[in-house]
Amino acid sequence: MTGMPRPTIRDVARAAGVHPGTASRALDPARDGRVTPETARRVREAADRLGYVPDQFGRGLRTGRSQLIGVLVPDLGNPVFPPILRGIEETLRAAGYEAVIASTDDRVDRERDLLETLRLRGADGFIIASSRREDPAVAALVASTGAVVLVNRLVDPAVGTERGADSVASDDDAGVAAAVRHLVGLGHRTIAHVSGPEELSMTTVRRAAFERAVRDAGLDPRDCPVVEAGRYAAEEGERAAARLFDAHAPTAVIAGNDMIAVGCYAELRRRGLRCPDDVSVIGVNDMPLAGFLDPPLTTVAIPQYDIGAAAAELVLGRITHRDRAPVSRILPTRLVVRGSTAAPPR
Amino acid sequence: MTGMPRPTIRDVARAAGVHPGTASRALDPARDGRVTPETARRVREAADRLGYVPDQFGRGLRTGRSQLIGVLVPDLGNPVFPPILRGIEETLRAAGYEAVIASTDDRVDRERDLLETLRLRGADGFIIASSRREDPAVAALVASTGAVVLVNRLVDPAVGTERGADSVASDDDAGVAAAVRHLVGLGHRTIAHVSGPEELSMTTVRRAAFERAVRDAGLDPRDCPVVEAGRYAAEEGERAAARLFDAHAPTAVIAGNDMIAVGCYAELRRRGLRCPDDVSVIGVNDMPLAGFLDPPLTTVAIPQYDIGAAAAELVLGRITHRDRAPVSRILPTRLVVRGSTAAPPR
DNA sequence: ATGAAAGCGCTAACAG
DNA sequence: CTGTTAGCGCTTTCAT
Repeated sequence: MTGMPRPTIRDVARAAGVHPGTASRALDPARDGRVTPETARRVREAADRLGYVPDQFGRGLRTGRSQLIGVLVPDLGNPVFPPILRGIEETLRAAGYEAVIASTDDRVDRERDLLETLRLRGADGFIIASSRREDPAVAALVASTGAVVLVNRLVDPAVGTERGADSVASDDDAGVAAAVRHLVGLGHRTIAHVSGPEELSMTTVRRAAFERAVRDAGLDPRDCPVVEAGRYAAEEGERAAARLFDAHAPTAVIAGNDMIAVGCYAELRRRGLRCPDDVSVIGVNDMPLAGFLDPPLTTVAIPQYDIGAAAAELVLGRITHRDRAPVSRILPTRLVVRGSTAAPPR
Repeated sequence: MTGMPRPTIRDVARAAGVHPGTASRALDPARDGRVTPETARRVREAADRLGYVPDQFGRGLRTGRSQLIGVLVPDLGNPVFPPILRGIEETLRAAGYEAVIASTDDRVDRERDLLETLRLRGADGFIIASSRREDPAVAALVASTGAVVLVNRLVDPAVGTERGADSVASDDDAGVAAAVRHLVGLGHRTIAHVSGPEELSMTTVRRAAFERAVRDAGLDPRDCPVVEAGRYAAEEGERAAARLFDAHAPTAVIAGNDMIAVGCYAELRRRGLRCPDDVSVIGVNDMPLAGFLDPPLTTVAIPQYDIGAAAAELVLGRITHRDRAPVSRILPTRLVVRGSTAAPPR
């Protein structure tokens, strides 16, 4: 019932009539010509026939590599991350690697512990999407281990790319600018921003983009306030929106993400304001439910799957090219116009 | 900059003045008395001081165990899963195990491939939340590998507990029954169910619970139709709701989950029907956004984190007690009453 | 109760 | 180009 024991490299070598060492070389994709084509073929054929798959323990013990990539996200419940993880997962698996995913819950100590745990497990690289702006643990990791890819940390002008770490981000700057232009085109002159918590670099990027776009559009910055939500969550978005409307009367709001936008919806309803008739709202993410809200949410779509895939490619690339210069990739965003934006009331 | 190499058991043994074999025994939690208390103390102390953590490759090669648990979910984007994964992750990690999470995308072939991949990686156990009703790959896995926990597969009367597999589920039956009773208490007599796809066991359970509760409440089953959504997603919920209202005029709908409920909201709006004034709606899950919908969604809350934690406990338990009888755990659900339910129009 | 020794499966270094 | 050898770190016999 347990079936045959798994074939080892010895079995393959015996079947191919060569020595185990030779079989190992023949199966190594990086065998430039270190083995006769004929031998390679025989070994390959035997391996296929026996269904040989190298044992990860044996190989790991010998090479020190686990084929495991640690992936840190702040919060699986945030709808940006699942598609990113899918992109990571599939890309890694296609290369014979697996992702070990951990949620940091946005806590620095947890992140540090998790990084340590994964490092001890022998993770060959890390993809870090838990996006604090400053982070000694990450800096140390980059300095020591090497293969680290930062997701959505890239464009933070206050920090810049970590020394030696690759990074991937969406072009939030362009996305937020497009959102502002869309609103200005509709006739809005007073546009507020409900940002996420400022210690996340994502927040900094979006906020800076907002402020720049407002200036570029020739709006008066005093008419375009920014309030900060404590987390990227509907509850906090609602609280921040309440503070916003207590002090100002913007005709449009750009939310830090879709969850915060949902919080804004709730606060508008509470105040008897209608969206988009009284106040337009734009989110960021294009989460699955965005088109099903009432009204359907206009939002900046982020290429989540592609971000994940790119992050995986970068980390794999860095594993093989240890000391290549840091690479940054910025993926395009797209404004999805739905029903939550309209001309301001007159 | 790379720091000292990691201490091995030899280093610990040397520091404690014993043989490596002895050190290994001293550190083994299952050492009933196979080592002198004094020796154990010395070794433990040395290990702590050096920061010794056993190498997973060496141990794995020797013992054949990876301390990795494969976790299969159908779709990370479904908001039930993130909290379940958190529960799994934390419980496993506390026991020195890690979860390797994979999305099956609800495709049987993908599930089979992923199970194979994880098995070859030496996963010590599996938690399977990709909830097809019948599944040869899972059955085979249970037969061969042993440590398998099924999530949300338990109460399916058509299949029953897989031979030898432990299982965890929420008490959807009680939850759906409570939802029906809540509606009946408000005066509804015509209650429809928009179920998920019937090949998932979760669907079967909820549908059967609905039908039973309808009978128990003394309603006429002909007034309580069931229509099936193709996936647990808003789009499909909307389509199914359209079919429902083309053929029937229920005053209340119990949706297969919250996403489907959101789809029902959309279809009601399209028809100019108001919720809850014209039609009441109840979901299942209590996803994070449920309270922020308009109207706030009445829904059956599921103890997601606890489900994950229980699944992890069961799989760990089975790893140590290979041939214990299959265990099933059912966790309580709770009806969260919000604004989407009211008395029917008269 | 501890020491000694062997070996899990693999690949890198060296010899031929 | 291929065979040989050694050893990664650990646990588990076996012997003492």
